[in-house]
Amino acid sequence: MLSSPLKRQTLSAQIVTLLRHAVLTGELEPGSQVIENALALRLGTSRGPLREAMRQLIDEGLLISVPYIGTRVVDISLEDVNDIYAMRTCLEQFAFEQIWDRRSGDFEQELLRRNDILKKAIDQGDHVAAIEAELDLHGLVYEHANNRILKNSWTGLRGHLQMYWAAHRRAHGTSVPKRESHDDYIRFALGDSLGAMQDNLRDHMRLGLETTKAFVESRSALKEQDHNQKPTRRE
Amino acid sequence: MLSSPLKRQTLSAQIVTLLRHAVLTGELEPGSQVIENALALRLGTSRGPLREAMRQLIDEGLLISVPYIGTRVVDISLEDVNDIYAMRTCLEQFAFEQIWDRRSGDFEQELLRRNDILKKAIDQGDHVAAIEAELDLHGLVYEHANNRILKNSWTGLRGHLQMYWAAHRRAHGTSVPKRESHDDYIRFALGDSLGAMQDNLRDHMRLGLETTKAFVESRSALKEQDHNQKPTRRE
DNA sequence: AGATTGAAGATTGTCAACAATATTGGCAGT
DNA sequence: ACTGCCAATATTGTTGACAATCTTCAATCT
Repeated sequence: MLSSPLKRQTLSAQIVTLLRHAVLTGELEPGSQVIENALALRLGTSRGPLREAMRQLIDEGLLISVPYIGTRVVDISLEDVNDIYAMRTCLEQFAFEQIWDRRSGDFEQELLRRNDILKKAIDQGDHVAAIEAELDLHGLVYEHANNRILKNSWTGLRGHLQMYWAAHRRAHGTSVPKRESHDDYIRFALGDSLGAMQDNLRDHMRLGLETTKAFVESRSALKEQDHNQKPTRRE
Repeated sequence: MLSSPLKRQTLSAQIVTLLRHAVLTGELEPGSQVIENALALRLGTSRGPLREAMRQLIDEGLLISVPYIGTRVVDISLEDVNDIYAMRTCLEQFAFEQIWDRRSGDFEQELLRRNDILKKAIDQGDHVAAIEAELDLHGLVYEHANNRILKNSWTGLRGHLQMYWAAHRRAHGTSVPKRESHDDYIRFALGDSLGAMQDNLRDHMRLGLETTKAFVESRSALKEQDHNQKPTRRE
C-alpha cells in the first residue's frame, strides 16, 4: 500500500508527508478529530507508523493531542496569528540582515523567478498555488541565510500560515484577499538600504497581519453556526 | 517501573522528560547511539512508548535518526554554535522589544531573584546549577513576552545550549568559564533605553559565543583521541 | 594478498492483540 | 422531568512477536 515500488523511505516517513499535506491543504479540517483506527485503515497500514507520524506533526504544532482523549487538527486563534506575524517579522528581518552584504546574482535571479510564479498564480486565479508561491517567495531569504535553526523556525511558521490560509480559502469559497503589494517586496529585497528594507518589511507584515486577522474573525464567527449542526462526539 | 503511583501522565510522556533530562545533562553522551531494546529494557517498558518519546526528542533536535541505521544523541558543530547564538541574539532582542514598555515590578523582582540564584551557584562552584540558573535568567524575558511560538523557539535553543555546556563540563572536569558579566545583563535589562539594551545584549552574546566556541574546539580535539579507543559498532 | 559473497547477528520498522481510559446512553431513584 | 450511577462502547496507550534492513566477519575466488 502507499508506494510499494521505490520503497526507500520508511512507512512512517511517507505517512508524515502525506498527513502533513492533508493538514496543510485543509483536507483534514482544522479542529477535526483524527482517529487512529479509521485513518490507519484508510491508509492501509497499522496504527504504529501512523502514531509515529502523528507524533511528529504534533511536535510541528499541526496536531494537538490530549492523552486518552484524542488528537485534533490544530485550529487557529487570534493570539496565534499575532504571535506568528510578530515572530515572522523578527526572523525575516534577521534573515535579511544575515544575507544583506553577500546577496548574489543568484539570489536576485531566484527572487525574481519566484515572484513571477506568484504573479502568474494570482493572474490565473489559482489560489492554492498562490499561497505556496508567496510562501516560497518569502522563504528564499531563509534558505540563503544558511542557518539551520532559522530555517527550521521558518518551516514551522510557514506551515501554520499555509494551513490557515487554506482554511480561509475553503471557508470563503475561493477568494484569498488579493494583495497588491507583491512587487513591493521584491523592490525592498533588492534595494540598497538594509534599514529601509526592514522598515518596509515591517509595514508589509503589518498589512499581512491585518488581512489574516480579518479572516480569522470571519471564520470563527462562521464556525459558531457550524457547531450546532455537527456536534463531535468528544469534548 | 518509573512512577506507578500518581500515574496521571502517559508512559511516553514520562519517558520524554526522563530522556530529555538524560540528554541535556550529558548522561547520554553526545554522539553516542541510543539502542531501543537496551534502553527499553533498562527503563522497564516496551519499545513502543520509548520510540514515541525518542521521536519527540528527534523533533526537538536532541536526537538524530537514520532509518534502519540507528539514532544518536546529537553532537555539536561549530556551525551550530554560530547559528544558535545568532538566533538567540535576534530572539532575545525581539523579546525585550515586546516587553519593554510594559515591564512590571514583577519582572524586575523576578529578574533580580534569578540573578541571585545564579550568583549563588557560581560562588558555590556548582556548575550544573550555574548553567541552569543562567539559562533561567535569560529565559525570563521570553516568558514575559507572552508569545507561545517565541517561547517554544527559546526552549529549543535553551536545550541545545544546556546540552553543550554540560558536555563541556564533563570534558573539562569541572570548570565552566566564569563569566564576570552577569550583573551587566541585569543592568541592561533594567535600564532606560531599549536601544542601549539591545546593543549591550549583542555584545554580551558575542562574548558568550566566543567562550562557547573555544570550548567546542578543545572538545572536538579531545574527541579525536577518544575515537580510536572505543569504536562504535556502526557507521 | 585483496576483493567478493553470503550467512549470522544486531537493530530498527511494522503489526495485531490486549489493557487502560474516556464517553455515551439508559436506568433507577427522587 | 431531573440527577446520579453503571454498563456498553469507542478510542487511545502498551506490549510482545515478527519482518525488513544493516553490519560484521569469515569463507571463497581471482
